[in-house]
Amino acid sequence: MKLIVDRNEDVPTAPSPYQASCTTCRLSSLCLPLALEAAEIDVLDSIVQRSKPLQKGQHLYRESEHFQSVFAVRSGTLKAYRTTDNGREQVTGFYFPGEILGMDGIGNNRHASSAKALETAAVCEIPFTALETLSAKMPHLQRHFFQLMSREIAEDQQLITLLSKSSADARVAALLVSISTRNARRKLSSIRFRLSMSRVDIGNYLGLTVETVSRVFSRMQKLGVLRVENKEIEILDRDALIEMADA
Amino acid sequence: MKLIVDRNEDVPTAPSPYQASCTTCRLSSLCLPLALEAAEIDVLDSIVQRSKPLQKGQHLYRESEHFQSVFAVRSGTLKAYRTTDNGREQVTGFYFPGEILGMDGIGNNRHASSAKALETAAVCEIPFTALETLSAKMPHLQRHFFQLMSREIAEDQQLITLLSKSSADARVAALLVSISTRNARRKLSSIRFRLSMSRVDIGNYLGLTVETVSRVFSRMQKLGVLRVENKEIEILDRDALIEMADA
DNA sequence: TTGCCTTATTGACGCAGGTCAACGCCCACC
DNA sequence: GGTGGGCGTTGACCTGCGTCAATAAGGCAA
Repeated sequence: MKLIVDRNEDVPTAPSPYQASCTTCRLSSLCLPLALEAAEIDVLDSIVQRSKPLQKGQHLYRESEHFQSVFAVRSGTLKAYRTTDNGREQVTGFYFPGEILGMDGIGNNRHASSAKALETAAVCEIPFTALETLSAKMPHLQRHFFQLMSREIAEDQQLITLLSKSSADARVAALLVSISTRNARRKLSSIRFRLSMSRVDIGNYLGLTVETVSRVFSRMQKLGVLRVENKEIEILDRDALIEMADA
Repeated sequence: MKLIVDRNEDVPTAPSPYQASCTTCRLSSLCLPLALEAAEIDVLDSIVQRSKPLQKGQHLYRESEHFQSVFAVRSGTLKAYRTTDNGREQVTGFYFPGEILGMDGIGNNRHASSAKALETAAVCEIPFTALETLSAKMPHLQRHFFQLMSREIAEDQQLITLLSKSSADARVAALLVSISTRNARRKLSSIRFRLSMSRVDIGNYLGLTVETVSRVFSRMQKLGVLRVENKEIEILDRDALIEMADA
């Protein structure tokens, strides 16, 4: 069993200590090990590679690079983005601890997007060939991975729906609700949190300009739905926010 | 080996005769059998169910119904769509012969979208549990299905990029290029084809109103890029169209 | 602390595309 | 062969968000 525990003093503020194994990882209930037996988790654990954390701004992988692994976020946040033919950048997703990214690269063995750390972030690398071999032997794992990919599709479709017709208010509201819900899954506060991404990234993800995002925040604050202080967000009226998200 | 060959004279204009098996299906090079050995295809074939064609407007499955199978299009076209909380309909994709739909239902055992035939359409039903069992035994199949799902993710991300910032012209151009390319894969004309979907569906898919879609078609016709005659499309300047698609 | 640079906010203005309305066309069905 | 209803097109007008610009507020290095 590989146990690469590589403490790196460049990163004194790493939010959580290195996890030595999936078994002891507090995210195991959200991540790949979900639905696996204890013995199975140990096997999965044996293929997972843990390396030193990414610094803010550092890339995990880049678009069109050879695809080799998918990654599970252990701490921090990453954004995935692709570059259009005319050079524009499009953020396609934000990834929080316990979430898997890189699955869009399986299709033709190259990453379909780039992934960059929005803050210091630690990830587990899961070599895909090994995962495939293991999946064939462990039905639960195969099933779970199919499910993870399927959910990524369903979530992308939700974003498509959002981008297709919704107002600026609805888009921002939907993102905040999404982050709030995902925080809750991780037993963090669903009403107070820090946005790890910039307004530019938010706007880019939602198909809006920075200015519009900023205006929406101001408006929501004026309405008493949010309290915004730089990157700190407090949701004052979650129901109103959910209401706005599908309007 | 199941050979449900159920010729149905309600559908005299079915574009292709029933295919008795994956082995003889002319779409096998695009569909699931891709990358399988002859013997493996026979096994896959044994779980595939072929039923009578769907009539125009008929549903293949509906959102939130119990998920049981994915489907391969054999002839005709289908659209997938979801209904938002406030009742709006959002088209999330069009599916042509050789393409697989329904994968968004794997995630939580219910279909995340509905699928409806845009014209008379025949599909192959692939029960997912059987596909899983088979995948565990046939690495090629497992790999291929992972790839198909991954590509669906990558395509959705492309749509996200399109919806996020592109102009109405770019959106329509991109759809036409996509249809053209997919026709070419099926050895059909990439420059002359019939749109099986209505202007409403196109607009809905692209996040535009019918009026805008119509105006874009007129504009492109005026520019000599297209010839539009109702649902018949002729691409006169493919390069210009590609150019417009990422502007 | 100071200074610089990046990020965020706010205002004024313009435009792409939405909305509303009128009309033509196609074709399915008596 | 008429006629009704969906679908598509076109025009006139309106509005939400983008664009441009100016300013403020952090954050970080030295």
